[in-house]
Amino acid sequence: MRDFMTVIKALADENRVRTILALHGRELCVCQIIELLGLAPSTVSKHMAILYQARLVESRKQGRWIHYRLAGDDAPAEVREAIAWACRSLSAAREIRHDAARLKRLLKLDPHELCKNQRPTDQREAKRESRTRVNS
Amino acid sequence: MRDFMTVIKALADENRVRTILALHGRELCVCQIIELLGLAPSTVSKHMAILYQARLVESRKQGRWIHYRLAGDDAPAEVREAIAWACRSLSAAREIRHDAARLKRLLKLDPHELCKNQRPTDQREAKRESRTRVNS
DNA sequence: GGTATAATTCGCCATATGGCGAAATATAAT
DNA sequence: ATTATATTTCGCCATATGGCGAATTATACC
Repeated sequence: MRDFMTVIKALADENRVRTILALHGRELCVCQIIELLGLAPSTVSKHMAILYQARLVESRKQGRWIHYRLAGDDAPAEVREAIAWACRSLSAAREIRHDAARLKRLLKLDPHELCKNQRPTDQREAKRESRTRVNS
Repeated sequence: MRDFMTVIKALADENRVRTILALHGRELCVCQIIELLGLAPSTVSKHMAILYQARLVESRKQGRWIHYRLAGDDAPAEVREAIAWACRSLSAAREIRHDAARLKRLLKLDPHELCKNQRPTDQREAKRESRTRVNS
């Protein structure tokens, strides 16, 4: 029961469901998910931790990048069924098809470029930050 | 997507999931669900409204009693699949089997008796209540 | 009609959840 | 070694959610 509730609660958020469907058939690194959802890195990280704890996703670390993928055959039946149910129910949904289209474009970009664009852009902010780092 | 999220969120509470499994294969009236979950009538009513809105359950009014049952074949596929998934994943769970055992005993009681037992028992409270009602 | 009662709705409170930015961590690049 | 950077962790805030009791509603019983 506890495991089941963990899975359901993990799915009970639209951004996490969108992530699950985006991971259907491919791996994504965190910065790509950040770009897709348009959320802060810390927020996405929290979401991924919840999906990971529910065993809905697995991860692979490659240098500084962390790649997430859907759970495989080693996952519990209830988890695999949950994923199958979500994909079956939603693959035709407007929002999901929109995500799929954006992802298609997104995947053509070099992840390095994505990350660069995601870094804080404000000049003064950047300077203040580096000064702070030097002073401390 | 919206419908799907409504279904998931409806399932994202342990008491509501217990209710869904209790309704597997039978109808229950609200006072029986109240007894099973051990929650206040107002709380159970809110839970049932959420399940109803998600189309996971249907209801039938018979006098003052309202009977709830699981959604039938007229419900959307995603809803029927959600119910099937929950029942498949949980029918062997400890908590659910415990509920099933309690239900078995509960169903032998006359619902009238259940409701009677659920009424406020405190004497003074009862008196104050009726006085209030008279005064107003 | 008036009273009893099964269930719902309303108003409130405590806790859970999702969001962000700042700081920390770990790895690559210089 | 030092700096840059991809991700996570932490601390905080606003809103959502689940709980209850009181009041309301709708139906049955006198």
